[in-house]
Amino acid sequence: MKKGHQITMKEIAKKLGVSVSTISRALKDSPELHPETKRKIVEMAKEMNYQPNLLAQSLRISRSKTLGVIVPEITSHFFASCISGIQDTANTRGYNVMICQSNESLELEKANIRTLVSSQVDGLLISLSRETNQFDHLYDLYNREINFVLFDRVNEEIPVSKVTFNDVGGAYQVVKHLLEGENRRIVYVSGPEDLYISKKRKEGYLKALKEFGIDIDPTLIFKSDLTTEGNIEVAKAIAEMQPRPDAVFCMIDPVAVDVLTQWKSVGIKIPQDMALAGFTNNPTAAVVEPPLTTVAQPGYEMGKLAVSHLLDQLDGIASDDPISIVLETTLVPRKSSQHFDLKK
Amino acid sequence: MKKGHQITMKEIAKKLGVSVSTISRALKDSPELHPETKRKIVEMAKEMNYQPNLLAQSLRISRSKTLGVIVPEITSHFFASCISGIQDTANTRGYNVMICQSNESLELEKANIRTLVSSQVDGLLISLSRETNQFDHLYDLYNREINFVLFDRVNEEIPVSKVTFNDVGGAYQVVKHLLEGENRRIVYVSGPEDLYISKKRKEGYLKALKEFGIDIDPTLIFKSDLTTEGNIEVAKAIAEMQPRPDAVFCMIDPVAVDVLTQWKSVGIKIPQDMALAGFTNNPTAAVVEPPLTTVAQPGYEMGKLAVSHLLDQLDGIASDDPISIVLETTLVPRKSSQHFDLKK
DNA sequence: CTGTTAGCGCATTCAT
DNA sequence: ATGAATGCGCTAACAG
Repeated sequence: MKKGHQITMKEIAKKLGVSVSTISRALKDSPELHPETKRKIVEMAKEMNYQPNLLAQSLRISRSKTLGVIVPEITSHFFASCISGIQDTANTRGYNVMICQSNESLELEKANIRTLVSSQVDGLLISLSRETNQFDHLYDLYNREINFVLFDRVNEEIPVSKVTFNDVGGAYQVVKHLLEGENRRIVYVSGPEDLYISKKRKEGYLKALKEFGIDIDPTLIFKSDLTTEGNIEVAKAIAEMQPRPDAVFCMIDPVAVDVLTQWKSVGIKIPQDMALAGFTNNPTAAVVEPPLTTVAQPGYEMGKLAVSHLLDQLDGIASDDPISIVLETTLVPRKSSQHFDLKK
Repeated sequence: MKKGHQITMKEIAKKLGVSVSTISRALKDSPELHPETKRKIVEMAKEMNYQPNLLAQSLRISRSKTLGVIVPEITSHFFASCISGIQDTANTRGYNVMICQSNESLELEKANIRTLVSSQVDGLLISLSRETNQFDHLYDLYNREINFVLFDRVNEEIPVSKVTFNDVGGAYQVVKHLLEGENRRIVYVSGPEDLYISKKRKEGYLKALKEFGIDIDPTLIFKSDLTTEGNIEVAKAIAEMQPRPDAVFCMIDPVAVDVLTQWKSVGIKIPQDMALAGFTNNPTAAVVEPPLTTVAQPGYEMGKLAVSHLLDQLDGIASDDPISIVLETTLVPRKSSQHFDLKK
């Protein structure tokens, strides 16, 4: 184990024969200091390659200039984009970021919160796990007056700021698109019921159907546990329906991709046999064959906005009153939804 | 701005009428303490929801139990997998992780190192940016005796531990696979010359050709700047070759995907017209049409190994002498390379 | 068994 | 304009 010794103010002070407080003042450019002393100190600090000890600094001023981020999983492209946006923005505003993943587990989510709080982060950005159907840990943060902002996977009850997409609108957009393509019997493949986005997208689906005067058919609503196996089961079940639906709208792209793959393997052709659409616009959506119609969610933007608002609160620029930021999504029409179009 | 006040040992001490050190001892289960006192303290701590201040603790013991990670970009699935492996392993061993992305910029890489060192991380895990062709900042770490391990994008000269893939072997595997498929004129699309993996994969390519007694044809070696535009240019250039090569091996999957997309748009069929292969086994590789032959690199494993070794060094389990861990890759043959197979 | 003391590195108040 | 003293929250050596 190496030493890894770091230069401290004390050492500079000794070398220059001045007191530590003088060093401190010089390094933060205090005005009440002789310019010459200041110059010498700054020079020496650079020469000795002095780097301030952020831990000590944080302890002293009771602010760590560090934020905590919790996402369900880093390997998801969407969340990685969010993190990227958070990271970039936080850094330019002088903050560091500690990232954790909950691996979709409530227990890990709680544990992550504990360590981040122990690490004295100044605030938290949280996207809830799929398992999170109980929110004591968040109310606890709230009661302890720890700043946090929820994004994407939020809970509606908790009185904190949230950044979400217009999930209802996005689902509405894509289902409307399918309806305009003259599809009538449209399946919705949902996820677990507790999942915020699953509920919201269903709302959008229902809204579009209603607007087109189509009766809700509960047999057209499927539920996947979002594992590949679960998705494949749903794909099989849909394929066996008599008659087959015109189109299938999946809650998220990975589901649609799994469905597509399963159908390909049994000779079902998209979009000739059925139209298909997803949600999120993952990189895979663009490259599958046929390219998948989906709804784009700007993750980088979401991260940026979420962290900006949190920092505004921390810096006293924004009030602590919770606000709700809703980002619009964009329909990305691709070949997979040209079911009836092709028949013409 | 909220207060976010945290309970300290002092407050517990006052409440219980004992000294702070007694609290400290009780909370770390010191044996030399009256069981009853200990019980009372632990109980009270729980009741008051005490969370230790990790900053203070770190400052005191001069170890932060935090690691720094620098990757070129989080949104890359491969690096996200590495991070995931690092995160999981570090957490189970009681360490936190601070993640930074260099955005493929040398300057940001340096800045990241500075802040992480200032944050008193106990060690660093670094994957170099594409721009990094100069290594003073790493030698500086070395000279300051700060523990770090390089992974994937490494520099060979620096005397620190490294975790890499057998890039030569992986490229050899895939080119051999192409050769066994009777392809003879095989193109290699490389990246920037400074890039470690670009060089290594070229070595494997050349090795396979040599083994099959095929003369090196420099006109078959292309170079892309790895942007989509660059990749498309290369795709066009290859398409215009007379006669066309039998197969194309791209340094990384995204290049292969871009090439494939470009070719599709001009009616070139894969694998009928040419075989195509990539490297990394990104999620996209499996879902493009045709599925892309590639070489799988277990990123999660790499992260796990890199961090395990670093922690072993920090904990004194492993010596500080640099070692080199080389992970084997796995050929993933898919349809895109069945060029001559199909002709049979 | 437990309290007192000292100090990690830094910023700030109070002196001078 | 600068130094000395204090304390952020915690641990550990020393002293009983």
